[in-house]
Amino acid sequence: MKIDERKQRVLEAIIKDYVATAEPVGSRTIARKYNLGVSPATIRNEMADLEEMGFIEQPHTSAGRIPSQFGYRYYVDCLMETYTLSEMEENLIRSRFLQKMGDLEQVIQETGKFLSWITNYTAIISGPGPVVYGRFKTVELLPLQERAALLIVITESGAVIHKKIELPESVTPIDLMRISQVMSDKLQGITLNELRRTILMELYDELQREKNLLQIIIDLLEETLKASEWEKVYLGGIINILNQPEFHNIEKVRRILGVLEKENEIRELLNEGSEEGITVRIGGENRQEEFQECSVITITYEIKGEAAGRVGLLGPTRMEYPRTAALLKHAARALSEVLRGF
Amino acid sequence: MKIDERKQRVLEAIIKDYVATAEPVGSRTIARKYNLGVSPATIRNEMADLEEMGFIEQPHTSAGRIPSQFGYRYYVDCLMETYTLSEMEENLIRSRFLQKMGDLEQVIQETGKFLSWITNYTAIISGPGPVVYGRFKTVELLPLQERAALLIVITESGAVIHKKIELPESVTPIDLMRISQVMSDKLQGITLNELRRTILMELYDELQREKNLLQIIIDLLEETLKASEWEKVYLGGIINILNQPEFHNIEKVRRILGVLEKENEIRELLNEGSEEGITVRIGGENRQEEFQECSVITITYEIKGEAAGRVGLLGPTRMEYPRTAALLKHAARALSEVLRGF
DNA sequence: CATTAGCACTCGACGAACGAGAGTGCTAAC
DNA sequence: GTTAGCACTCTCGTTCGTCGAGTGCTAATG
Repeated sequence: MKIDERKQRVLEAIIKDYVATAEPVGSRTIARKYNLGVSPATIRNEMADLEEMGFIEQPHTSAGRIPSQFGYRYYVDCLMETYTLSEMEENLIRSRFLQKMGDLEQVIQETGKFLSWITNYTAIISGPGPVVYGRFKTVELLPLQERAALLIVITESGAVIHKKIELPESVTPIDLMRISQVMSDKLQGITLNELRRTILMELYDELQREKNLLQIIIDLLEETLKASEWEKVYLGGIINILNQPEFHNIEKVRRILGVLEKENEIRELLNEGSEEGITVRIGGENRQEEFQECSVITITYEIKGEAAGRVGLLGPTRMEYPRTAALLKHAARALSEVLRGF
Repeated sequence: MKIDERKQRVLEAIIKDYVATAEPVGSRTIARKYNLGVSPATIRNEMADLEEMGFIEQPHTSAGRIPSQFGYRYYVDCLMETYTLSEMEENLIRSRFLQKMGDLEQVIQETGKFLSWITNYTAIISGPGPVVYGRFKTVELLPLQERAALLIVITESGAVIHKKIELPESVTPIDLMRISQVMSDKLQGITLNELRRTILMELYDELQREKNLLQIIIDLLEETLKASEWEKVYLGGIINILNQPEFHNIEKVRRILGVLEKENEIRELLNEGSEEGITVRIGGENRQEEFQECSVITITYEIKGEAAGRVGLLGPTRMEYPRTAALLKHAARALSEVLRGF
């Protein structure tokens, strides 16, 4: 779809104004505020064309125009120039991420809070999958009660994963210790990803006698490490939804919050367009019908160079795309930087 | 404050009706629906008295009456008969808590979801403080990077508490191992509560050389174990707030959600009346001014007979006190029962 | 031929007016 | 002490008219 220079400028003006005011914008306003050098009448003609092409729409006759979903898409893809963070914004991000934020979970939650605070949208973040925890350091099996033990995996990066497991009757604490010992020895230094491979064979050899138990433990280990288990999701600034005039309607808010209460939905929201870079999903591009009036920008963050999880911002379709995207990018980079030390 | 039998019945009728309908209730309604055997006119007289005494109020002349906060308080304290769960409710609770719910965190979250679902209010729960984790089993210090180590505490009940700590420069892995060793030996079998006592002295003796480091570690241990750190709080059914007609106003919702986003506030909400049994806080009895129109019922749950955390329900002052309290009691008991196995 | 001024027209927002309905308080009768 | 009767009050929903913003069309303009 080709549109000429002036139409572009009109469209851009409409979007900018609507993003700022949340009110339908009329020809007069554009002529006044964005000096395109033409009269309202001309702009009206352009608007009529833009509407016919599907970039903008009219809530009702004799109202101004608002951008359509398609219009936003065009804007995001073709029109929008990259936003340069203000010095203050840069500083805010920098100083925020220089501060101590505690352990991994806290860092992630703080990032969410920060992003929601600075953008006024709602932040959604998925915690890192286990993939990125790095290499095994120790594996321990501590006897608990009669037939239960605690499986503790510690990785070189300092992540601790623990899970209570049930044992088949016939295991003594001594056995457990032996198994721990052997597993620690064998698994030390390999990555969790490599677990499935030949190492297992070695283990089997070593622990012929406890084959059964070992099988159980390995299964459990794998299960425990499965991504879905570990990709917890976090929310920041739910309230911000209520700040948007388009959501001053309880019914809409309820439906959106309803979705946000379900971890899976959020995960989907985050991962759907899971390319490497930044993803912008506008209105109906979201699978959830509750989010027809929302846009979601997401981006991947890394731990030690490997994609770890995603962080995103959820706002109305009338979103400050350039600024939000820029902030998100910078924050993701800063987050990855902080997590390098983990 | 003494009020006669009939006034009580009128008050009770007003409360019941208002709780059910959320509409001011008039004399005619009471006469019709709750057969007190007197005419509306008589009831009107009683209502005038009740109003003068502060139990009920009038939103405006020529509206019906609604219970005042004081009225609810009187109702909860003196009038309300205990609610017997329906068979279905009993079954729901039973079957819910018989199911596997995974680890501690999951159990707690599921409890919250369940309670919010069955009551239509918002559930708030604090996770168990460290107090209940029982006795030390092992204490480990694993070297991570140059000047960082991982402190891992495992208790006999299988809880794992871990925290990354920073070291003063001068510590070798060997030292760390020695310290771990000694600490494990000395601390094994004592409860976390006893930590502060004489044991520390022994430790100091044993580890003269590492006095400095030990001090740091002990401090850290204490800090890490401090209740506030560990008492994570969970929310269930935030949306339910939106279902209440009194919160169909965005501004109110925003203020309430604003508070609910702050962990500390929730903790306060839960712990303020931290007697053993059930606590009901009505409207202004909550310290937060945002909760003037809310009531909170909380109760303690236990792990192995020791108070562990609190679980509560947050709803409008117009709350179904008897039913909510009964459900909460039963759920807390069931929860404690499930947690016995932890 | 693109642009623009002018103008009639449309539609929602807002406020005033108004009647209906619910509920009260008071008085007087039972 | 209780109740019927009644005037009074206040809210809520409806209707109606006005206002203003904004459009689309037409004809004039450079």
